Parts: sequence; structure tokens; C-alpha cells
Amino acid sequence: MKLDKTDIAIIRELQADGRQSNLALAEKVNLSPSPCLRRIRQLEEAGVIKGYAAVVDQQKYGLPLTLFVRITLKRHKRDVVDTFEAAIRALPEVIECHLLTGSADYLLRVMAASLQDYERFMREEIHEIPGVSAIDTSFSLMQVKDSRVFRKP
Amino acid sequence: MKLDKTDIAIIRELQADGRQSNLALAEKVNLSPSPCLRRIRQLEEAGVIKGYAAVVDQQKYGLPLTLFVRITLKRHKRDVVDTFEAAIRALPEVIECHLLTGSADYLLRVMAASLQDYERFMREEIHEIPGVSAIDTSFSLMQVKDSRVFRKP
DNA sequence: GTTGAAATCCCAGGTCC
DNA sequence: GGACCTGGGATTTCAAC
Repeated sequence: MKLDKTDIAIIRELQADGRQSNLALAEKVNLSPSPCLRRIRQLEEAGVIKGYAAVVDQQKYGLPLTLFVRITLKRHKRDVVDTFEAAIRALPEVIECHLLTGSADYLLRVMAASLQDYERFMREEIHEIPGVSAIDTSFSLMQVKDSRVFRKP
Repeated sequence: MKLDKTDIAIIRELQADGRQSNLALAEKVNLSPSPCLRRIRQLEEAGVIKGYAAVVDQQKYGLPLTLFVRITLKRHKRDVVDTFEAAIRALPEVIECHLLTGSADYLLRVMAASLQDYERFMREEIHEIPGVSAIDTSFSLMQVKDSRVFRKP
């Protein structure tokens, strides 16, 4: 799908506020309501906009700790990889997991309610997954930037 | 703010679909529409729900590459840190930036349209920031997991 | 104080220009 | 891309428990 300037503007606005009315949005992108809504539906149907989500404050939600866990596997045979990925997908504490190039194999983004919670998670969940060779955890001390907006205005 | 079982359910549902009607949501969490709406407003006013956002497919949006950049600073004096963080905040390619514990100082999540775009970004933007001592980039080959839902159902 | 119900208002979605 | 029209949901108020 080809995105023009107006589509980009619509996406930017909907990333900033996904619940604003079509009328408000139409005004911001200098369109009248009907064509604006048509474009939104097109973006949704094309899958450019996958959905809408509430943005939650993790602190106030009770999960103040964010950690990044870099994991290296012992071997990279099919069964080891599949077992590992299935285990990761089943852990609600793991918000994100990426397969990486470079020294580590996986990067996990984990949320925890407390240090005790984190310690239990690592001991009972991560260390129990077979085939894990190295684990390197870093805590996020501060989120310097959090932008859901992809492109420049 | 104290969150009970129903609040958690509301948040989970709104993370899955942030635009569903109050009526649909009320049914899912076994509440009548009025108290459901009142809880939503309370969650918003308390800042537990910070807002709503469209979820965009980065591939279809034209930014297929995700990279994680680990950066170490030469010194950690106030001016070096402030300069670095200000520079990062001004770069639209940087979607997220965390100050970390451990060997590296910062973890950046960067999106790029192409390898050329990434190369230009590193050369013209990141390497130009004063005080940067080490840079370690990993590409995301595959996103194994992406969950916006924080707690178990 | 918290829930269910009703009425008004405003927006979404469709259709035609 | 813009204008009109209709059905439905949101919002506010009120009554009830």
C-alpha cells in the first residue's frame, strides 16, 4: 500500500490519540470527515493500522521494573530453539522477545513488580529453560525516551 | 490507586482493543455500562491509563528494520549525559531509549527503512554525538513475542 | 455510595454528488 | 474529496438499592 502525506498525518495523529473522533482528526489533517474515515478504514484493512490499544503507565499499574535480558543458547538446533521460544511465549512477564544478530541470541524485555518478583522469575522460569548458555540482565534505570510516533512531522 | 480484579480485566481488554465501545467492554467484564464507564474514567484520571494509540505495522508502514543499539559514554559528567540525552530525544529514528545498569549505559531501539537508511543514521547522527565511547548494534531478525498485555488473564 | 435506567446529544457510517 | 442523512453509542441526569 502506498502512503501519501495525509495518510502519514492520520497515522501520526492516531498514534498520539487513538480514540479521537473522526471529526477532530479530519480537522487536524485538513480533510472533511467522510474521506478521512475512508482513509482510516483503508489503513485498517491494509493492516497498516493493526489495531488500537490503551497505553498503560507501568508504574501505576504495579509493574515498576523493566529489565532487558540478553540470552545466548548453547546450540541452535531446531528443537532447542523451538523449546526456548515456546517457553518465552508462555511467560507473561516477557513483554517482548527478539531474535538478534550479534553476540547474544535473544533480547527479552521483562516487567516485574519487585526485585523479589524478578529474582523468582529468573530462578524459576528463565533458568529452568533447557539449552540456555548465558544470561545477561540489565535494569532500566530510567526511560529517556518513549515515542510511538514513527516518522517526523 | 488500588486496582481490583475488575480494573485489571478492564485494562486487559482495553489493551487488546482500545476502541471497543463501553457496552461491549461492560459485557466482557460482567458489569453494567455505567459503573464500567466510571471505572474507565477513574483509571484515566488516576493516570493508570495514559492514553490510547493506534498500533501500527512497522513493515507495512515502511520501517521494516528494528535495531537495538547499546551505547557507552566516555564520561558520566552532567554535561556529557545531558548532551547525549537531548540528542537522542531529537532523533525520530530512536523509538525508545533506556538508561541501563550493567556494562552498557544506554539501550536504544531504532527503526529504519533500509540498510542505507540505517548506515546514514549511524554515521551522521549517532557518531556525531560527542562523548560516545562504544557502540554495539544488533539487528532484530524476528520478533518472537510482542505482548502489550501486562498481567495474566 | 454504588448500580441500573432513561433521555439527549453527538458521532460514525453509508450514499449520493 | 465533500455534503447529507440516519442509526447507534456516549454522556449526563435521575431514581433505586
